[in-house]
Amino acid sequence: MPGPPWLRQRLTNAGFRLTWPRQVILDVLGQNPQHLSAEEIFFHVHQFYPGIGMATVYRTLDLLTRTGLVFKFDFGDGRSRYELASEAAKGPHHHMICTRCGRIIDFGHSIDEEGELIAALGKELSEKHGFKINSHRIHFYGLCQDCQSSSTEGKR
Amino acid sequence: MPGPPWLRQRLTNAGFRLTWPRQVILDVLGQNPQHLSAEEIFFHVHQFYPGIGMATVYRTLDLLTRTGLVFKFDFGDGRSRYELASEAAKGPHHHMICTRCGRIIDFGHSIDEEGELIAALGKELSEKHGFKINSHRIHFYGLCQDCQSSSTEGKR
DNA sequence: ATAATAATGATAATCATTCTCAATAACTGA
DNA sequence: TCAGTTATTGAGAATGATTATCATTATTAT
Repeated sequence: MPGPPWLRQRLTNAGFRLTWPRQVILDVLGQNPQHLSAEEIFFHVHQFYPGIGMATVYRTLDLLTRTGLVFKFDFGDGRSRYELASEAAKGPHHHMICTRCGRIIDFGHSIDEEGELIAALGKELSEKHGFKINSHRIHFYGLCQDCQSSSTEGKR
Repeated sequence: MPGPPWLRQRLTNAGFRLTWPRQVILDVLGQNPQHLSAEEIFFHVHQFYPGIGMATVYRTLDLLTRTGLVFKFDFGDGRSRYELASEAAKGPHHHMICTRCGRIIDFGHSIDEEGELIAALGKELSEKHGFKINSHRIHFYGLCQDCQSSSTEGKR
């Protein structure tokens, strides 16, 4: 059961071949709204397509990221994480990272001020530095509920 | 010439020993407002303290980060970068990362809307998810001036 | 000063990610 | 449909950043 047709089209339109690994990886990403690491993706894909190799996972993820189908995140835990762009684009979505247990929480709610702020900062960036902004991300760091109780901070 | 006294105090107060490597690393960070990588820090420190070892650089950076004296950043280029917290705290400062050449530009200017936005988002996070926010970061992704001219996008 | 022990430096080890290359599978045009 | 071209794959080696190990050294409290 190959993934959504529009996804496949985006690949073929861009001149890439529609291979099994690519379709399965896209499926796995589509069925897992969390931020999966390459290794987690590998394990999921492996169930449907046991022949998969780690290198292919990385190559495909890189391809999908460059094509804009997938977003690549870095939460500072030493591995990259990936999410379907169509999922991430359901609204401006930000991340809260617990600095103690590493838990990551999405929160997609947008607030009026955000549009204005981003617009203002973007304007400044382009005027002062000549940058052309394509996207932005806000990361919040702090303690999740569980980690606030257990008081011994200080490690990742 | 050991670094600023207040920095040293912060270390000893926290129960850590005041060693040469630590002081020199602090100095180097203080004299370089950019975001240095561990390797860059190593080279700088090496000029003043040739005996320095890479492991010590990493250990010290980790210590300083955990102590709150240094901020650790991850711009997605595969290596962590560090900056003195006192420097970074001179104002809310954000980063613009060129997705083509990897250049990073700080821009520390704050805008009225920002305070409100962060406050609003923070409130929501704590109410809905029980998070306690300590800090936040905004990253902008796009193309720097130089990379807008040379049109061939698509690689890092 | 001296003892107690935290911190260091050299090195090996680890971990995620990328590279290499021969084998394979996807598109193309006939 | 089939063969040819070539992108893509999988296995494993290679890389690069970071971390762990451990005997030696330096710092601090006594």
